[in-house]
Amino acid sequence: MAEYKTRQKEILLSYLSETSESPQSVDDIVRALQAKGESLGKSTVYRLVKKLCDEGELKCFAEDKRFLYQLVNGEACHHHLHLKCTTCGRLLHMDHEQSERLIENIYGENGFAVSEEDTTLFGCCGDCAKKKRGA
Amino acid sequence: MAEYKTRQKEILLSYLSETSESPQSVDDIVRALQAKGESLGKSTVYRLVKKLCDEGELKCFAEDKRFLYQLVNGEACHHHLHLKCTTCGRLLHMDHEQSERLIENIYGENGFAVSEEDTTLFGCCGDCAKKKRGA
DNA sequence: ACAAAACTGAGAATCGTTCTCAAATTTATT
DNA sequence: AATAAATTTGAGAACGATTCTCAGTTTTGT
Repeated sequence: MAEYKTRQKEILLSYLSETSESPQSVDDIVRALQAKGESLGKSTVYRLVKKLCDEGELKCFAEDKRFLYQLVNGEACHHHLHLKCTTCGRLLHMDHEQSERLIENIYGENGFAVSEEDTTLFGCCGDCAKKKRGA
Repeated sequence: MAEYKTRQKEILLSYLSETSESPQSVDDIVRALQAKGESLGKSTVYRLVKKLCDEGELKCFAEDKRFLYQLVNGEACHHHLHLKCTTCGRLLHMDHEQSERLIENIYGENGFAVSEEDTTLFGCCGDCAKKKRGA
């Protein structure tokens, strides 16, 4: 007896999974759900989003002085680094072996232990680079 | 005729350089300067800090729903990645060659072009790891 | 000096986020 | 199915960081 299953939680998770390609602000979420006729109160969204972040289900990015949220695959995503395209917003998953190698390499050269959960590498993904070249 | 040299700018830069070990919030800055008797208005600090960020002189980190600022060495720091210790707050500078290698490696395996300016790796530095082991 | 351009700062306004608390929902127990 | 206890919800107030406004000041070029 510690956690109840509610309609709101399901609605939110389903929405986040639909939009997992691009990060959403709390306002985005509330507005989008309202438009669908399944409005959640913003207090509720803030609460749920915070819990999901603590549980590692959701990644949080600062942008324009507010925070955007994007679903990851929970536990599965704790074991590799993420690459975030600042052009299209997508979150790419690095290979587990590759992440490990990279982290070990940095540890060897700098004595610094990179945290996979806390680190995201920003840049431009291949697709967006291609589009830019085309344009 | 585009930019004036002012007392406020100098005061701020000098303070940021004194505190470049640990990131400062705008409030920290205003309060500290006030204590020294060289008070700057917060509007001014916000303005200057934003400009310095745009120019790449200052790095900005989100923490506790507000932003902290920390001086880097401008242009010189555009050519390597940074490691930020989440324990002591210090910002470490990766070697230029090492950064390049790492970035090329990621580009090769993922087709993803990491941006040195936008990326910071978070984790625990050697000194803090040592202290933790000791404790 | 003088004028034009840029900068400053006090306070108001804005906006994202958190808090409060009564009502609604969920779960466990009969 | 009815009841009670635990948890969750949401409207709105409160909060706090950041931005805006604008009159006054400072800096620079002439």
